[in-house]
Amino acid sequence: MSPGHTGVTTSGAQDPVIVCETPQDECGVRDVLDRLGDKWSMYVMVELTAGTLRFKELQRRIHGDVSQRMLTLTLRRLERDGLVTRTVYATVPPQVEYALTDMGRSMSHLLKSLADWSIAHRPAIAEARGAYDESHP
Amino acid sequence: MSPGHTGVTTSGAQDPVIVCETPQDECGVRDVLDRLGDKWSMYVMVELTAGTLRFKELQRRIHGDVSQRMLTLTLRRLERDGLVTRTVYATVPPQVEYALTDMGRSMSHLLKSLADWSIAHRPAIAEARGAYDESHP
DNA sequence: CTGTATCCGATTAGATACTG
DNA sequence: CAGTATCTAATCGGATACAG
Repeated sequence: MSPGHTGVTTSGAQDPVIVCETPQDECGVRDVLDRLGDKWSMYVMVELTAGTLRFKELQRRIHGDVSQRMLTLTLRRLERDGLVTRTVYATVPPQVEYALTDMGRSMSHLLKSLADWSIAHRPAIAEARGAYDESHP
Repeated sequence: MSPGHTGVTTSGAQDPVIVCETPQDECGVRDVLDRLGDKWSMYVMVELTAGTLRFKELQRRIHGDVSQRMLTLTLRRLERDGLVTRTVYATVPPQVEYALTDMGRSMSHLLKSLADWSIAHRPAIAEARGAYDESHP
């Protein structure tokens, strides 16, 4: 606990958990995690943990029918962030392979944990929602 | 590796990483992680790892100036999902405390890891973006 | 196969004003 | 203090058509 803490309330927390140099700064957290805010990045990262995938193959594996447009946009952003590599083979028809970079792999492990957590806790969450909706008419 | 795999491509992956009973089903992944898709839930969860917080205190700790409206909406959704508890004290002025549930805490640990990862890799990502932007005119 | 371009509807979130 | 209500701007994502 921080030394200079005074006026303790019922709160057990005195300092923000995510601390930045300046309050306006996002410390890179927002910067990075906004990528998770979009609808597909997380799925792309997790599916690529299994190995290199072509565009079409990736599209097939992702739940919820990602459109061609959104998959392209998602992959471009991940590539720009240095999380995914894009390799083009000059064949006919064209073949493009996507894979995680080392940095991408280190991140995707965390995302996989979150995906696993979600699957494991789905029943509990569904139950909580039901209870909440009943008690809040 | 799955037994019945045939027609191997250059891909190292044969089966989707996130596997659901039916292709249409989201296995709860989308269901749960859409919560992370919004702009503030992740920050709220991480800040609450430090302990119970009142509405105003939570608002102060969150970077990027979350509006009253958005913080309220975010907290209601997290409460509905069984991740956060809301305790109202009948005082004047009113006092409302928010805290993580056990389930919320188990999730917030994963989110904290992601936040830490983001901070640690911010320089690398910034560099990757710079390089990408230069090579893509 | 792997994209790009355009249009449009849906969702999100910010600003502001007001309340118990 | 801790909300709710309303309005609006911005963003996101889907559908479609077309191209290398």
